[in-house]
Amino acid sequence: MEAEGSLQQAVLPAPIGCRVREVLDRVGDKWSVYVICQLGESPRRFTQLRKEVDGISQRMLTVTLRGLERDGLIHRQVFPVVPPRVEYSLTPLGRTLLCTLAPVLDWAATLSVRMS
Amino acid sequence: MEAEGSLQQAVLPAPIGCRVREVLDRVGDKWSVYVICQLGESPRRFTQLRKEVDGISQRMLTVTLRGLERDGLIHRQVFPVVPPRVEYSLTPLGRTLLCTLAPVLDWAATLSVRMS
DNA sequence: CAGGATCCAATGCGATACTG
DNA sequence: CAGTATCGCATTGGATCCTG
Repeated sequence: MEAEGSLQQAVLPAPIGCRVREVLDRVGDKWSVYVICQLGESPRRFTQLRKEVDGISQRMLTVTLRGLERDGLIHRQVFPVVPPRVEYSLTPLGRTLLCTLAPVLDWAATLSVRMS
Repeated sequence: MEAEGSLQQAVLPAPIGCRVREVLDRVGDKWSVYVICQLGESPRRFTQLRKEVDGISQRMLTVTLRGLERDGLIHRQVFPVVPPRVEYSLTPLGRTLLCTLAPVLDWAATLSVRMS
Protein backbone atom coordinates (compact mmCIF):
# COMPACT_ATOMS: atom_id res chain seq x y z
CA MET A 1 0.00 0.00 0.00
CA GLU A 2 1.44 3.32 -1.04
CA ALA A 3 -0.82 5.97 0.42
CA GLU A 4 -1.71 5.62 4.06
CA GLY A 5 -1.47 9.25 5.01
CA SER A 6 -4.06 11.95 4.44
CA LEU A 7 -7.27 10.03 4.25
CA GLN A 8 -9.06 13.25 5.04
CA GLN A 9 -8.86 14.22 1.38
CA ALA A 10 -11.74 13.55 -0.93
CA VAL A 11 -9.43 11.93 -3.42
CA LEU A 12 -8.48 8.42 -2.43
CA PRO A 13 -6.36 5.75 -4.08
CA ALA A 14 -8.44 3.31 -6.09
CA PRO A 15 -7.56 -0.07 -4.53
CA ILE A 16 -9.24 1.12 -1.37
CA GLY A 17 -12.58 0.46 -2.97
CA CYS A 18 -12.02 -3.24 -2.47
CA ARG A 19 -11.31 -2.67 1.20
CA VAL A 20 -14.62 -0.97 1.68
CA ARG A 21 -16.30 -3.89 0.06
CA GLU A 22 -14.73 -6.19 2.61
CA VAL A 23 -16.37 -4.20 5.35
CA LEU A 24 -19.65 -3.87 3.55
CA ASP A 25 -19.69 -7.60 2.96
CA ARG A 26 -19.47 -8.00 6.71
CA VAL A 27 -21.86 -5.40 8.00
CA GLY A 28 -23.66 -4.28 4.84
CA ASP A 29 -26.54 -6.68 5.23
CA LYS A 30 -29.93 -5.72 6.49
CA TRP A 31 -29.41 -6.07 10.23
CA SER A 32 -25.76 -6.19 11.33
CA VAL A 33 -25.21 -2.50 11.95
CA TYR A 34 -28.51 -2.26 13.73
CA VAL A 35 -27.49 -5.06 16.10
CA ILE A 36 -24.04 -3.58 16.62
CA CYS A 37 -25.59 -0.27 17.63
CA GLN A 38 -27.76 -1.99 20.19
CA LEU A 39 -24.86 -3.93 21.64
CA GLY A 40 -22.95 -0.67 21.72
CA GLU A 41 -25.18 0.46 24.55
CA SER A 42 -24.75 -2.60 26.69
CA PRO A 43 -24.72 -6.40 26.47
CA ARG A 44 -28.04 -7.84 25.41
CA ARG A 45 -29.88 -11.13 25.55
CA PHE A 46 -31.40 -12.80 22.52
CA THR A 47 -35.03 -11.99 23.17
CA GLN A 48 -34.17 -8.48 24.24
CA LEU A 49 -32.42 -7.84 20.94
CA ARG A 50 -35.34 -9.29 19.08
CA LYS A 51 -37.67 -6.77 20.68
CA GLU A 52 -35.35 -3.82 20.17
CA VAL A 53 -34.28 -4.45 16.62
CA ASP A 54 -37.61 -3.64 15.11
CA GLY A 55 -38.86 -6.01 12.45
CA ILE A 56 -36.10 -8.57 12.64
CA SER A 57 -37.17 -12.18 12.45
CA GLN A 58 -35.89 -14.72 14.91
CA ARG A 59 -34.08 -16.52 12.14
CA MET A 60 -32.29 -13.43 10.90
CA LEU A 61 -31.27 -12.43 14.39
CA THR A 62 -29.64 -15.82 14.80
CA VAL A 63 -27.95 -15.64 11.41
CA THR A 64 -26.77 -12.09 12.04
CA LEU A 65 -25.39 -12.86 15.48
CA ARG A 66 -23.57 -15.94 14.20
CA GLY A 67 -21.97 -13.92 11.43
CA LEU A 68 -20.85 -11.13 13.70
CA GLU A 69 -19.48 -13.65 16.17
CA ARG A 70 -17.55 -15.47 13.48
CA ASP A 71 -16.07 -12.17 12.32
CA GLY A 72 -14.94 -11.39 15.85
CA LEU A 73 -17.15 -8.35 16.24
CA ILE A 74 -19.32 -9.67 19.04
CA HIS A 75 -18.88 -12.06 21.93
CA ARG A 76 -21.36 -14.76 22.90
CA GLN A 77 -21.50 -15.80 26.50
CA VAL A 78 -23.62 -18.75 27.59
CA PHE A 79 -24.77 -19.10 31.18
CA PRO A 80 -25.37 -22.77 32.03
CA VAL A 81 -28.73 -22.27 33.67
CA VAL A 82 -32.32 -23.15 32.99
CA PRO A 83 -33.96 -21.52 31.27
CA PRO A 84 -30.95 -20.81 29.05
CA ARG A 85 -29.38 -17.39 29.28
CA VAL A 86 -27.12 -16.09 26.54
CA GLU A 87 -25.59 -12.65 26.49
CA TYR A 88 -24.11 -10.90 23.51
CA SER A 89 -21.64 -8.04 23.73
CA LEU A 90 -19.27 -6.14 21.50
CA THR A 91 -15.68 -7.25 21.38
CA PRO A 92 -12.97 -4.56 21.45
CA LEU A 93 -12.83 -4.92 17.68
CA GLY A 94 -16.57 -4.45 17.46
CA ARG A 95 -16.28 -1.30 19.50
CA THR A 96 -13.65 0.13 17.19
CA LEU A 97 -16.00 -0.50 14.30
CA LEU A 98 -18.81 1.28 16.09
CA CYS A 99 -16.54 4.25 16.66
CA THR A 100 -15.53 4.20 13.03
CA LEU A 101 -19.15 4.18 11.99
CA ALA A 102 -19.96 7.29 14.00
CA PRO A 103 -19.04 9.80 11.26
CA VAL A 104 -21.20 7.87 8.84
CA LEU A 105 -24.09 8.12 11.25
CA ASP A 106 -23.51 11.80 11.50
CA TRP A 107 -23.42 12.14 7.74
CA ALA A 108 -26.68 10.25 7.43
CA ALA A 109 -28.33 12.43 10.03
CA THR A 110 -27.28 15.58 8.20
CA LEU A 111 -28.58 14.18 4.96
CA SER A 112 -31.91 13.32 6.51
CA VAL A 113 -32.35 16.87 7.71
CA ARG A 114 -31.66 18.27 4.25
CA MET A 115 -34.10 15.97 2.55
CA SER A 116 -37.03 16.33 4.95
CA MET B 1 -33.61 13.49 18.70
CA GLU B 2 -32.11 13.69 22.15
CA ALA B 3 -28.42 12.98 21.86
CA GLU B 4 -26.47 14.77 19.17
CA GLY B 5 -23.25 15.37 21.08
CA SER B 6 -20.26 13.11 21.57
CA LEU B 7 -20.41 10.74 18.65
CA GLN B 8 -16.82 9.89 19.35
CA GLN B 9 -17.90 7.55 22.09
CA ALA B 10 -18.33 3.87 21.48
CA VAL B 11 -21.74 3.99 23.07
CA LEU B 12 -24.33 5.51 20.80
CA PRO B 13 -28.03 6.18 21.16
CA ALA B 14 -30.13 3.41 19.67
CA PRO B 15 -32.29 5.25 17.10
CA ILE B 16 -29.12 5.97 15.20
CA GLY B 17 -29.14 2.43 13.95
CA CYS B 18 -31.93 3.36 11.57
CA ARG B 19 -29.85 6.23 10.25
CA VAL B 20 -27.05 3.91 9.33
CA ARG B 21 -29.50 1.74 7.53
CA GLU B 22 -30.56 4.71 5.42
CA VAL B 23 -26.99 5.12 4.29
CA LEU B 24 -26.41 1.44 3.83
CA ASP B 25 -29.55 1.21 1.76
CA ARG B 26 -28.03 3.80 -0.53
CA VAL B 27 -24.44 2.66 -0.83
CA GLY B 28 -24.53 -0.78 0.74
CA ASP B 29 -25.10 -2.60 -2.50
CA LYS B 30 -22.44 -4.48 -4.35
CA TRP B 31 -20.95 -1.68 -6.43
CA SER B 32 -21.84 1.83 -5.25
CA VAL B 33 -18.91 2.45 -2.97
CA TYR B 34 -16.55 1.08 -5.54
CA VAL B 35 -17.86 3.50 -8.16
CA ILE B 36 -17.76 6.40 -5.72
CA CYS B 37 -14.11 5.69 -4.99
CA GLN B 38 -13.29 5.74 -8.67
CA LEU B 39 -15.13 8.99 -9.24
CA GLY B 40 -13.31 10.36 -6.22
CA GLU B 41 -10.14 10.38 -8.24
CA SER B 42 -11.54 12.22 -11.22
CA PRO B 43 -14.59 12.29 -13.50
CA ARG B 44 -14.99 9.14 -15.53
CA ARG B 45 -16.75 7.98 -18.65
CA PHE B 46 -19.02 4.96 -18.76
CA THR B 47 -16.69 2.55 -20.50
CA GLN B 48 -13.77 3.73 -18.45
CA LEU B 49 -15.63 2.93 -15.24
CA ARG B 50 -16.61 -0.44 -16.60
CA LYS B 51 -12.98 -1.32 -17.09
CA GLU B 52 -11.82 0.00 -13.75
CA VAL B 53 -14.55 -1.42 -11.55
CA ASP B 54 -13.47 -4.99 -11.91
CA GLY B 55 -16.17 -7.52 -12.57
CA ILE B 56 -19.10 -5.13 -12.88
CA SER B 57 -21.57 -5.88 -15.64
CA GLN B 58 -22.77 -3.18 -17.98
CA ARG B 59 -26.25 -3.48 -16.59
CA MET B 60 -25.18 -3.06 -12.98
CA LEU B 61 -22.98 -0.12 -13.82
CA THR B 62 -25.99 1.58 -15.39
CA VAL B 63 -28.24 0.71 -12.46
CA THR B 64 -25.64 1.82 -9.93
CA LEU B 65 -24.97 5.12 -11.67
CA ARG B 66 -28.68 5.88 -11.97
CA GLY B 67 -29.17 5.22 -8.28
CA LEU B 68 -26.28 7.39 -7.21
CA GLU B 69 -27.46 10.15 -9.51
CA ARG B 70 -31.00 9.99 -8.14
CA ASP B 71 -29.61 10.24 -4.62
CA GLY B 72 -27.61 13.31 -5.57
CA LEU B 73 -24.24 11.71 -4.99
CA ILE B 74 -22.98 11.90 -8.54
CA HIS B 75 -23.50 14.18 -11.50
CA ARG B 76 -24.13 13.01 -15.06
CA GLN B 77 -23.00 15.26 -17.86
CA VAL B 78 -23.90 14.47 -21.45
CA PHE B 79 -21.88 15.89 -24.32
CA PRO B 80 -24.04 16.14 -27.46
CA VAL B 81 -21.54 14.59 -29.82
CA VAL B 82 -21.22 11.43 -31.86
CA PRO B 83 -20.28 8.98 -30.64
CA PRO B 84 -21.99 9.86 -27.36
CA ARG B 85 -19.82 11.03 -24.52
CA VAL B 86 -21.10 10.96 -20.95
CA GLU B 87 -19.05 11.95 -17.95
CA TYR B 88 -19.80 11.11 -14.36
CA SER B 89 -18.42 13.00 -11.39
CA LEU B 90 -19.01 13.31 -7.67
CA THR B 91 -21.29 16.07 -6.46
CA PRO B 92 -20.21 18.03 -3.39
CA LEU B 93 -22.50 15.77 -1.40
CA GLY B 94 -20.84 12.73 -2.90
CA ARG B 95 -17.47 14.09 -1.90
CA THR B 96 -18.57 14.55 1.69
CA LEU B 97 -19.65 10.94 1.72
CA LEU B 98 -16.31 9.83 0.38
CA CYS B 99 -14.58 11.78 3.13
CA THR B 100 -16.89 10.25 5.69
CA LEU B 101 -16.08 6.81 4.41
CA ALA B 102 -12.34 7.32 4.86
CA PRO B 103 -12.18 6.13 8.48
CA VAL B 104 -14.09 3.02 7.51
CA LEU B 105 -11.54 2.35 4.80
CA ASP B 106 -8.81 2.75 7.34
CA TRP B 107 -10.56 0.40 9.72
CA ALA B 108 -10.91 -2.20 6.99
CA ALA B 109 -7.25 -1.91 6.09
CA THR B 110 -6.20 -2.45 9.68
CA LEU B 111 -8.47 -5.43 9.93
CA SER B 112 -7.04 -6.96 6.79
CA VAL B 113 -3.56 -6.72 8.17
CA ARG B 114 -4.53 -8.45 11.40
CA MET B 115 -6.22 -11.34 9.65
CA SER B 116 -3.58 -12.09 7.04
C1' DC C 1 -20.10 4.83 -27.05
C1' DA C 2 -23.63 4.58 -23.78
C1' DG C 3 -27.06 2.50 -22.63
C1' DG C 4 -32.35 -0.04 -22.63
C1' DA C 5 -34.94 -4.51 -22.39
C1' DT C 6 -35.36 -9.21 -21.22
C1' DC C 7 -34.47 -13.49 -19.12
C1' DC C 8 -32.51 -16.33 -15.65
C1' DA C 9 -29.74 -17.83 -11.46
C1' DA C 10 -28.28 -16.92 -6.87
C1' DT C 11 -29.01 -15.14 -2.68
C1' DG C 12 -31.46 -12.80 1.22
C1' DC C 13 -34.90 -12.86 4.03
C1' DG C 14 -39.53 -13.90 6.34
C1' DA C 15 -42.94 -17.32 8.10
C1' DT C 16 -43.73 -21.29 10.32
C1' DA C 17 -42.97 -25.38 12.98
C1' DC C 18 -40.16 -27.86 16.19
C1' DT C 19 -36.49 -28.61 20.30
C1' DG C 20 -33.11 -28.88 24.55
C1' DC D 1 -35.34 -18.86 26.60
C1' DA D 2 -32.67 -19.49 22.77
C1' DG D 3 -32.33 -21.43 19.37
C1' DT D 4 -32.56 -25.17 14.62
C1' DA D 5 -34.79 -26.74 10.25
C1' DT D 6 -37.49 -26.23 6.25
C1' DC D 7 -40.02 -23.80 2.83
C1' DG D 8 -41.12 -20.23 -0.34
C1' DC D 9 -41.07 -15.58 -1.93
C1' DA D 10 -38.73 -11.27 -3.22
C1' DT D 11 -34.75 -8.90 -4.46
C1' DT D 12 -30.18 -8.66 -6.57
C1' DG D 13 -27.31 -9.19 -10.06
C1' DG D 14 -25.23 -11.47 -14.43
C1' DA D 15 -25.66 -12.66 -19.47
C1' DT D 16 -27.33 -11.60 -23.68
C1' DC D 17 -29.40 -9.05 -27.32
C1' DC D 18 -30.77 -4.73 -29.28
C1' DT D 19 -30.54 0.65 -30.33
C1' DG D 20 -29.73 5.92 -31.08
